[in-house]
Amino acid sequence: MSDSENANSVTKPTNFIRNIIDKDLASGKHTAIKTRFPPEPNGFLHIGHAKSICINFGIAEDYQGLCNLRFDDTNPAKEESAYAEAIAKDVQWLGFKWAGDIHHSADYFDKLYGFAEELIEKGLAYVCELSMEEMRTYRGTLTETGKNSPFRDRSVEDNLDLLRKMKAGDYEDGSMALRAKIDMSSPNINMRDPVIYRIKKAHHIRTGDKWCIYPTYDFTHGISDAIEGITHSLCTLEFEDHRPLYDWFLDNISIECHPQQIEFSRLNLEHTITSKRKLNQLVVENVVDGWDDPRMPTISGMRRRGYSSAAIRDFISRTGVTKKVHTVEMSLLENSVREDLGDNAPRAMAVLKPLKVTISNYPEDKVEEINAPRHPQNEDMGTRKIYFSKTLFIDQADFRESANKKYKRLVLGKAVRLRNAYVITCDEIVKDAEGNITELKCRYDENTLGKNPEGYKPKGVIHWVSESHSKAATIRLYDRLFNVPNPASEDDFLSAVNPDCLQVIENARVELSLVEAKPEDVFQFEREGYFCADRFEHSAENLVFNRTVTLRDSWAKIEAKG
RNA sequence: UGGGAUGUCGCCAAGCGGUAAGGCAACGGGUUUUGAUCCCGUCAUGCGCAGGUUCAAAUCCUGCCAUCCCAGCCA
Repeated sequence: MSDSENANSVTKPTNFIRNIIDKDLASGKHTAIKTRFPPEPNGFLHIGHAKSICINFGIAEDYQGLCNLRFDDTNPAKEESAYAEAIAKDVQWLGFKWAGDIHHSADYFDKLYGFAEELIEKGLAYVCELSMEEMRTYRGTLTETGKNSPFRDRSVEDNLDLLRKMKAGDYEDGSMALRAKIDMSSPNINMRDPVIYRIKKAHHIRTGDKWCIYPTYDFTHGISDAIEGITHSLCTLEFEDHRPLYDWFLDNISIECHPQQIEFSRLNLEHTITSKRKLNQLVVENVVDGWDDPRMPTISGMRRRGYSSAAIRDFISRTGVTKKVHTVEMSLLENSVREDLGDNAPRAMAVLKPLKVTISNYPEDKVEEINAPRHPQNEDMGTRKIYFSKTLFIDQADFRESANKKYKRLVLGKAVRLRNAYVITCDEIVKDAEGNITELKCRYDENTLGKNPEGYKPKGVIHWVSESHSKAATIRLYDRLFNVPNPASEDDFLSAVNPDCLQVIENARVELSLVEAKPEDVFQFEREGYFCADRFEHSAENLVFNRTVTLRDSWAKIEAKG
């Protein structure tokens, strides 16, 4: 297979939405594609939104079309500017560019209001004074049809007059609402005269106090799409039942454009949650340290964890686009993250649980400078300096007094390779009064730097740092937030929180080169995993690294089997 | 029990009447100064079930079954 064919097969995803678009282009229905990503600025974006972002922006990109970022800000009671700002940043960080300026549903409030009056004039909308409870009763149930509101047959003049007074602020919140006149006996509850304007005397982040009536999502969304010339309005499955309403509005007002709404399934990920309410609960109850805690499935949390936007995009492309409700395994995400980091993260050595090692046959004051590659497979990444000296640290897990053949690390009386340095042999164990191992006395083989020893084979390779040429660091080991695959289905999802989702190591030792690390820099701490310098708390004076993901660990499997 | 959708390997997912792609996971094996990476191999006589149409069905038809969504003046 040639490179171009290979690239083609990798970068040409196919899914049912693209099939529809291909047909629309082939038939001449459209000559250019326009999509939109329409979040409500009422919270932080999470992995589920990332899917919608990738689909909407990704399709626009691939078809050389445009994608708008539009804040669906029709409910002033829930929305905040801070959320809008954070959302825009997250979209950019993920690597996407919206067309032109950011749009807002609120930008269309005047037009929307005009369309509402048009519906009234056509006898297709009316002001209803039923209370919310009454309206619920009149609506019927899933199996019983609803019945008409007593206010359904007001005259056009009365309706217009009432709506204008609503708009002028003459009535209290909830006292009346404008409804579309459709069909109270429809099997689709969304068509049973849905509310299209409600009174809310609230300050809006965009329009301030100009309005005291606000259009609902159903009325606003399709019209906003049409105003913006959206060709394909891509949303999640729960809006399937709303599509007839979406179409009804566009069919009954004076507007040319009629975008096609297409629904796809949400992204569900095992061992996590994407409910805004539940995520908020984690923050409020201090289960995590904020919305951007590295354990959170938010875009900002994953960023702080060390997931790159490329890895997130790759993961999402691997999950596909269908209408099937699915739950993706965490291993797929971790695979994307490892694949990205494996190529791009420079290597370094960090000892998480230090055990002192004295090289008895190494001169007291000698220090050797070694150029170690930043990446074993990619020379272009260059080298960094590491230092070998008489006193070193290795990890406690890399030594056993005695072990079977499967254990490929340091054992009393046996030899092991120190990564990028010499082969050492352990001669003696120093223990404290309680019998804890406090130090190892080893001897190095001076002919083993860059070459294999003669006459014997070291058992394995372990990482290390020099005592005098390493720094103390705080290392946070993150694990999955929940112990169960589907925490949302638990009676109490908080009881499924993994108690070991964070382990803080205060006195790890990291190689000297890591003082150069800048916040958000990623590394592979060899044999330990991928880590990133904390975006907010790391500095040259206070080294803080977050574990992004572990390395694949086949030893753990072998060890578990015994 | 109304309406809307969906059922292809443990998890995703192609397939669109011509005899089941691919990825992740798993399991073997090789290379390796990371138990990483990389490489090689194994992994659905089967497509929710039952009938039917056809030379030929995951793909068409009929009937079941299972799961998800909908009764906010939320989005």
